[in-house]
Amino acid sequence: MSARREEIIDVAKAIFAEQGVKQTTVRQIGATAGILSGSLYHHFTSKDDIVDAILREFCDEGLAGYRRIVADGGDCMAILARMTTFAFRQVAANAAAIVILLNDSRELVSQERFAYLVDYNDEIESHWVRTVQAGIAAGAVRADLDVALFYRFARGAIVSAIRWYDPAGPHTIDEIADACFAVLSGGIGPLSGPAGAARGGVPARARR
Amino acid sequence: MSARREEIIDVAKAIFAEQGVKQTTVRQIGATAGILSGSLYHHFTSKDDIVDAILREFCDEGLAGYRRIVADGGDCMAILARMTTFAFRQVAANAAAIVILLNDSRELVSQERFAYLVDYNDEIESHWVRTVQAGIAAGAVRADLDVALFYRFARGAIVSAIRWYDPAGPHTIDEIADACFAVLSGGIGPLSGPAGAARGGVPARARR
DNA sequence: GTCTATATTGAGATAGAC
DNA sequence: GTCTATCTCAATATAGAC
Repeated sequence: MSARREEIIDVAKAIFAEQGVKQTTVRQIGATAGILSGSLYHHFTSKDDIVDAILREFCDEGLAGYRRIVADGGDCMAILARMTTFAFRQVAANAAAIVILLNDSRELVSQERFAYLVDYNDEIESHWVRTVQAGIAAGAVRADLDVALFYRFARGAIVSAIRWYDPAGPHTIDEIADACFAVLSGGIGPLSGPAGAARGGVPARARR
Repeated sequence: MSARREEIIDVAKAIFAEQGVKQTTVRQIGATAGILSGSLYHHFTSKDDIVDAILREFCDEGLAGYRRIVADGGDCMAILARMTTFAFRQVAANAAAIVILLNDSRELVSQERFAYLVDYNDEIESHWVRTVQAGIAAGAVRADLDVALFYRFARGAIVSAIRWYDPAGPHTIDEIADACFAVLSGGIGPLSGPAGAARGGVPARARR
């Protein structure tokens, strides 16, 4: 709401993304925002309150994004490709939230204040799982795939990018997403044709 | 060396795996080991010293394991399947080290004491990368694969299992490894035959 | 090798002046 | 809305007796 509050949140995001929550002190946040640590407590009731603001915004955006993707429709592979790209973009654009979820999620979820994180994870997983199941029903995905495990592998591959993705590196985040989706959808075998067309209609944008 | 020291390390491993290093106090380690926190300092010079002992053992075992796997030979897909299984077994058997590397690696590596972690990561990556490159040369892996990215996706998918793998769950760790390798090698498309034989000789053990 | 007792430090948070 | 000043607590680590 308040502009000052938003500024402080942005400062905290940058430092959290770099160092993690625990390694960041309220004094450091204050100093970077140009005030003393005590003054932060005029805008927030606690350090966790800042974390909460960051995560709530992230979850709201994430849920909206996934709902839009599934609502836009298309075949299984097209939806999965868009989900993959969206998830990698989240990693690139919301580094703080991803780092927090990765490092501190367990601890946070034990507070009822952060219970919404469980709902968030559940809904995201259900979008992935339902999409893949629809793919199995349509014959675009092999029927013996363990869908729940597949989701965990995909999520791990994507979210872990937070530890190595470099915006100044050789690949854009969308290129990385395409490369990842190519592996998830077609594997690394030589029979994965360059257009992926033989395996279920991966759209051209997902290939290079 | 000392049996008491090993006991304390085992205690620390269990608690670190559960809570992470930062959330674990030396008092807690001492209490679980049956002594007071101060007495720990007869066996270790610092808390980091315990972490170091855990990570050194992990790295030694990991390097030995990977070297054995590549030395044992076979075609690209066979080696990758064994690496995948080995890596998942590491996750299951060395939860503490994996959690530490995942959460605290950045911070640790900035101390020269933990510089060996960089060497460890470099060597593991080179084993994966060389194996996949050999696969490309042999025609078992598609030539347009970005090998470095593939390694990052694979590592992310595997290591992230530390957050969800449950020894009491429905799958053994080897089953999970097989399911992951099936995705990495053949993707999720319907053309991935059940034996994977059409794509480069995935050994039968990697399938179910 | 472990205990008692405590030094030391660092962090989150608060009270009240301005 | 920010500052000064400080409280409080928890954690690592140390000193010296047993």
